[in-house]
Amino acid sequence: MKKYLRYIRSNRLFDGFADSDILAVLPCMDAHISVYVKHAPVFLSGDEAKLGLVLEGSLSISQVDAEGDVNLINKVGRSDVFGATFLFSGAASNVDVHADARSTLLLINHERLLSPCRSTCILHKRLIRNVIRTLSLKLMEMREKLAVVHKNTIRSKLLAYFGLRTAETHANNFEVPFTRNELADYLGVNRSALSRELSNMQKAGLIEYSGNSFVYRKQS
Amino acid sequence: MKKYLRYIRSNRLFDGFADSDILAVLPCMDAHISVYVKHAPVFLSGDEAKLGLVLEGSLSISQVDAEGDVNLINKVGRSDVFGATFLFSGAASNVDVHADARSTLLLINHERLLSPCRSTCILHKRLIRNVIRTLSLKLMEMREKLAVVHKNTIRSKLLAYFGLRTAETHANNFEVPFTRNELADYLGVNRSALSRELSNMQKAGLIEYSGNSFVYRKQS
DNA sequence: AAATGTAAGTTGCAAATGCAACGCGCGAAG
DNA sequence: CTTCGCGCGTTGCATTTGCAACTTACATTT
Repeated sequence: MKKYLRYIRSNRLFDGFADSDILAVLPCMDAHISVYVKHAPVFLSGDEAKLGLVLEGSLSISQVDAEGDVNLINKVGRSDVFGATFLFSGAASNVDVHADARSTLLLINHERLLSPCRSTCILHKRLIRNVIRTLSLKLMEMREKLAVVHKNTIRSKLLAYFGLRTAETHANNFEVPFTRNELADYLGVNRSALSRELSNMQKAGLIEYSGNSFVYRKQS
Repeated sequence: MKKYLRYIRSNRLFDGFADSDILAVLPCMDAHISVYVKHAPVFLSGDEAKLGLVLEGSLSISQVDAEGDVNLINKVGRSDVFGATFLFSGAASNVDVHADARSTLLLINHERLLSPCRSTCILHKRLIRNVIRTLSLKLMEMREKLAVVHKNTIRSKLLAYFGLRTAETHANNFEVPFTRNELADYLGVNRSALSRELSNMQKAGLIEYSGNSFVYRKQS
């Protein structure tokens, strides 16, 4: 557990926690490490969700509709939490979570998360605040994603997405963490139409790209 | 305040609270009533958000992009909370909230929500759980909306939306709480194209509608 | 080297949609 | 009563997009 401590510490769930606090609290939450091989499901729609934190690898959160179309909601990587949505909603999952590659996960008993057995009151309070913050931020992220998907042309979706990515880093260049297929699923468009539009945008001088490295200079 | 108690009680924020508990807790949260006239902004994107509960009327939660396109995220009505997304996220609002009609709102000081001054420990714990549940459920709703908007034809968006509406009530008929313009903004499509597709679907026998009353028999 | 599989760019075509313009009905204001 | 504004259905047309098929590039296996 200790070798992964730095990844646990950097999640905002543990903002304000000393390493010793984390090590004290984790066993109270039944936290344990589990490894998933490439493409293995972590949990599926209809299952009871798991709550956890990515230590190594990455996970895809997606929905598959009746026609087989994939809605890639997002990916989570090292130090990100997953499954928080279903915390105490009492409902079954409405998403599929798969390991993109071999992944090491810290799984947490969510019943115990909100009332760890021996933690001091102050730590407990802090943890609760962090949970609420985490959920709030996830909601804001969802709204950002919704604003992207809501646009009605591929070009405007891409520009909105690129705008988000460049706003995050304050730089003009960024890496897209998706294959083209995944990017199409993320944006909800056809893959070949996406390829075509990316070509058009490069020809028009709006963007430059090579593989997953993009340059986008936002014009104000 | 007392005349509105039944609307406050029925929100899940106060699940497990007796009326006397609610009346005890509300002043600790600086809760006060405020009336907004038709079309008045409650708060706008970039502002600090407010947290509250609708007692009368209804609110539209929307985003407006740089091109002026409206993304109607949803409407909230009597007994619904709004603004919970921004609870402790520490971020400014990324949505606009307007009163659709003259609306009476119960505004709550969100700093004090999580640590009401005199509530007993057990009430406080319950409130916290309810806040977390509220956020979780909002996240699940957002994912449902995302699944609707993500579809790539107007017809499939409508069918997905109708599926949600009929699943809620277990009935075949339902009311759409939007004007056609608003429904188009909600789905992210052109209004006239929406009208056309609704006509086509009725001609094809998929749905029946008159005004905002719809009948949709889901075929399994 | 040959065979196989996967990611992704290209293209022709049909279908879906945005857009703009127009008409109708209805309720509110004059 | 008339006028005005608004919600909404309709339609023609240009654009966008999905779809399917083909191609290239690259990596892995045999």
